[in-house]
Amino acid sequence: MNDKVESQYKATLNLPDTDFPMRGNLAQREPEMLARWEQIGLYQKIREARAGRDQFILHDGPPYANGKIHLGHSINKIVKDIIVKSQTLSGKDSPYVPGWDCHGLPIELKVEEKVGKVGVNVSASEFRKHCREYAMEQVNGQRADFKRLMVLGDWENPYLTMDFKFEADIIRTLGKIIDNGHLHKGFKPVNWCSDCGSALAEAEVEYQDKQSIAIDVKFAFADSTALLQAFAADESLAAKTISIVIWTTTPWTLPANEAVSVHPTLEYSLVLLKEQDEILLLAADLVNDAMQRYGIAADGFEVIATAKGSVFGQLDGQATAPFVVQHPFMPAADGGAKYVPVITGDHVTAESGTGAVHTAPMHGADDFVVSKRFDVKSDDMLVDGAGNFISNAALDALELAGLSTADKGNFRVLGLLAEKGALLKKAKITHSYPHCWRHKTPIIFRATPQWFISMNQAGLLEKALHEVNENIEWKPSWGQARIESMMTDRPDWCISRQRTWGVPIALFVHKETSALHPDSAALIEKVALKVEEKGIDAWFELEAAELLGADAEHYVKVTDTLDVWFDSGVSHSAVLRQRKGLRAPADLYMEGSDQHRGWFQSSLLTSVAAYGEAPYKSVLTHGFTVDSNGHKMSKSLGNTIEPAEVIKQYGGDILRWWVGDVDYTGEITVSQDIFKRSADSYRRVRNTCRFLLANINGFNPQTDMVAGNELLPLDAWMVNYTRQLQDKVIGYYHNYDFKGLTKTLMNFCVTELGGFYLDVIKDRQYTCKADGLPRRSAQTALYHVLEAMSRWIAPILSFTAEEIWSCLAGEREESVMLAEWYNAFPDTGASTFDDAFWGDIIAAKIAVNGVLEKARTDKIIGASLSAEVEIYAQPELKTQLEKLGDELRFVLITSGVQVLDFNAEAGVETELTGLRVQVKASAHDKCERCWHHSDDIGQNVQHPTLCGRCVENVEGDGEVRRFA
RNA sequence: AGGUCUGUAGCUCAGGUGGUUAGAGCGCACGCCUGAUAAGCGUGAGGUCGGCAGUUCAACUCUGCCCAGACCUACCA
Repeated sequence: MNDKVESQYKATLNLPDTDFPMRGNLAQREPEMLARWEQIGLYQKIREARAGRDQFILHDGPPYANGKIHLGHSINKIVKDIIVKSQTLSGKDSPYVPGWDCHGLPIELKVEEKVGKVGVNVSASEFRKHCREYAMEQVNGQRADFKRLMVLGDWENPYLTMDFKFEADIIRTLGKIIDNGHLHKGFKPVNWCSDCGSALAEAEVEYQDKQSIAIDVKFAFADSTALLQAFAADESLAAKTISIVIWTTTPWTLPANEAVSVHPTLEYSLVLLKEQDEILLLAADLVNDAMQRYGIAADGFEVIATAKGSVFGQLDGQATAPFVVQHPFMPAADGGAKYVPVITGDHVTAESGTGAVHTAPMHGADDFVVSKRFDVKSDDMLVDGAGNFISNAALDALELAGLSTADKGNFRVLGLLAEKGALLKKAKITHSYPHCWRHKTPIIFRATPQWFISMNQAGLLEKALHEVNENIEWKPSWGQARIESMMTDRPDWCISRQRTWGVPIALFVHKETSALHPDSAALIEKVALKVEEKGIDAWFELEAAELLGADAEHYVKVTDTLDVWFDSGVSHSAVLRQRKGLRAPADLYMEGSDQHRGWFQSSLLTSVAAYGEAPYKSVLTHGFTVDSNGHKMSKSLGNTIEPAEVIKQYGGDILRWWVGDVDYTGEITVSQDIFKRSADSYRRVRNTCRFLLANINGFNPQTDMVAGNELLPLDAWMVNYTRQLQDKVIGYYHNYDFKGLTKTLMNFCVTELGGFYLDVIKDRQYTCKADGLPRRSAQTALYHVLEAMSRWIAPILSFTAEEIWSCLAGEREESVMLAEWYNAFPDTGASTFDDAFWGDIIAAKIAVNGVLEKARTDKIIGASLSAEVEIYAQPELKTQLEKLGDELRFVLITSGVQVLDFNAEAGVETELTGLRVQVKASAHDKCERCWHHSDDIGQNVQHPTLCGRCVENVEGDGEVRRFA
């Protein structure tokens, strides 16, 4: 056993050799690759190379330009990049123009922290300038992080929703939507600060305890008889007054009352008050509480009937209310008694109060929505911007006009109720109430005029749903039902915001009639031209007279801004329809599943509204990251992992492999351990490629390539296997099923290559003559595998693919990203050594391995080459095994093989029926060079330690191999 | 609370139209090799298929309920 001394024959072997390092050192070397890509202008070169080809347009949904990127962003960009790169490999012209969403409240809040409030510390125009600068900084930061993910795109020319041209196109698209009749003006209740005199965003509202006056108020039914019938109660009670009782903490909203709401599935009772001789209607479950509150003893009342709230109407669709009640003090428009309907809504609960809710559509979001459905009047605003009751005939008469809702107005309402005998109870309560974060004063809900894109007035919703169901492919398929249900019950889209950092709703409306200026279409284009030149400030600085001339005195300039969803939503218009090389509709939009309510919808609605068609042909969604316990990742939980962290520790290709390895359409689990697993898998793929490269070192495809029909059958099998696998690979990419690909690739590396083919050909690679046919045949196969595989991994392991590419001999594009799928697989011709044959051989090898392992455990053998096997096979299998002749031993990696007739007594059983195997340690010496044990060692006096074939390989013409 | 989605070995995933001992790779354990060596080969141990009921001769696969989690129901994006 003096093997420890290195054999003098080692130098005669063709051992693997390559500069391709075992370890990627990705964190350091990927940036170098990126620099090279940038230096050679790779993205532009791809565009040039694919110019004129079929296009595949993946349109980027713009991330919001605020904050550091997180793993969700990484998944989003990497999935997109894998799609674009694989499409490019399929020969498509697939440009990728990244974008950013730049306007909106979150940026305003950040800028406020720095420079203070608009109108207080800075002017609006100064504030916008800061917003623009801030957004640009954010874009630059995120851009650098996105590029580091090895994502290829037009990073130097992204689209920003704050580009002047984009801002102008937003306005133009709004113009188109107006032309097509989808815009309407309406009201909507918003958080309103009387001190600011303006609307507040949710983020500007904070909750504090407030003391309010809670009251129970009676509304008397107009038709007692009908009500009693509906409740199946004794109609003889019809002479008594029946009142529905509401409970509210905002008495000042009562003048604006237009309805009373109940819940259709709650039980309501009619309660006879004996002493008062009247009947109250309230939720059955709250009767006792209420009676106690009103100070009525248990024997002072009696429940006379009970019915479900549904007697007042159902919840589905447009509805009418069968019953009306009289407003306690407000007169109708004609001065007579005012009646309001009792309606039904989901927002009603039986947790407190009376189960009947005072409904003032001008002062509550729920109230507004439910009123719309029942066609209840909802456009009569009685409170001005300062929080005081306006002056009109009714309010003047009630002595409410001019009073503040915060104090005097509130008290006057209480007085009115008491005068009319409608006040059942009055009490002070303390509750959590929204306050203005600046003034620290209670805010009110107040409906203000707003601009809406109507879902119905010009058939927008119907057309959009048609697109959803007929013309768009949703992946996963449940996306269709999801967006459909979200759209079906959506209200009109309120597109106006009372903000500073946003694109203006560039309209002029008539001072008296509120009508749009008749030349709006032309005016909008004029404004757009100005905005294109100077940005959105052009509108805010514009004097109406400049465009309207003398007409200006009759019109006011709208200063509302657009919902930022409108901005990003019209990217199909501002980007796809504007940029050279892009087009609408896009082939694909790909975002998180939250965008079914967001960008997918805003894009669809604006595109249908403006152009009558969907902006995309298909929509793909990804899920969200969760930690190993399935919980969402958040800073406060401390379970986040930064992409930068992963890249620093493992590298971009590991992060990309991880994205490629998981089911990104569902919840995506993230943990350190998972990235470690990804790194393990990556190393296996990397090392397989390294071994392939190391074995074709010096192989020149021009001169050394073996023709298909001359390949050894085993090598031909490998080539054909690879060719067939490529069809699967392309199929996986086509279906965006990257995990199918990574699993398949991994199995290929581990099972077919590592566990079989590469293991088997090592002997031939190392010991045969370097330039002989047997070795060149195998190298040819390896070369084809590498040509194919480097492309397969390119969309995912972009750095590694490029690295392999640069190690491969032969004429080739300067980057694998410019290449198309490998199509130079040789035709190996028909043969009896087909896939089925090799399937049998592999099954036999696995069976033999089992017996070898047993022998190894029993210390009979160590390395498999120290063994010889006798194989007892039933006829069919025996025929197959014999086809390989003596070369079967190379496939089994043993020093000797005898194939014999099946004999149930001989050898030991294997997992293959019809195959028994006897293993023994070879009695022969071990060849110093090839390590096979052989009986012909020492026959050559020059080489006393070599076997015959090694002598032939060292000194002669080289051994002949016919099969493997 | 509602709508949608997810839950198969420690991890990542396969498991048409229900049908024999539920699979793969990784990881792990053990062994081999030392001519892929911070590699490679082989063998093996791991699962009441989230839980409970039901339909059925038969359910991971169908139905219902429950549990856990995610996304959406914001003048946030």
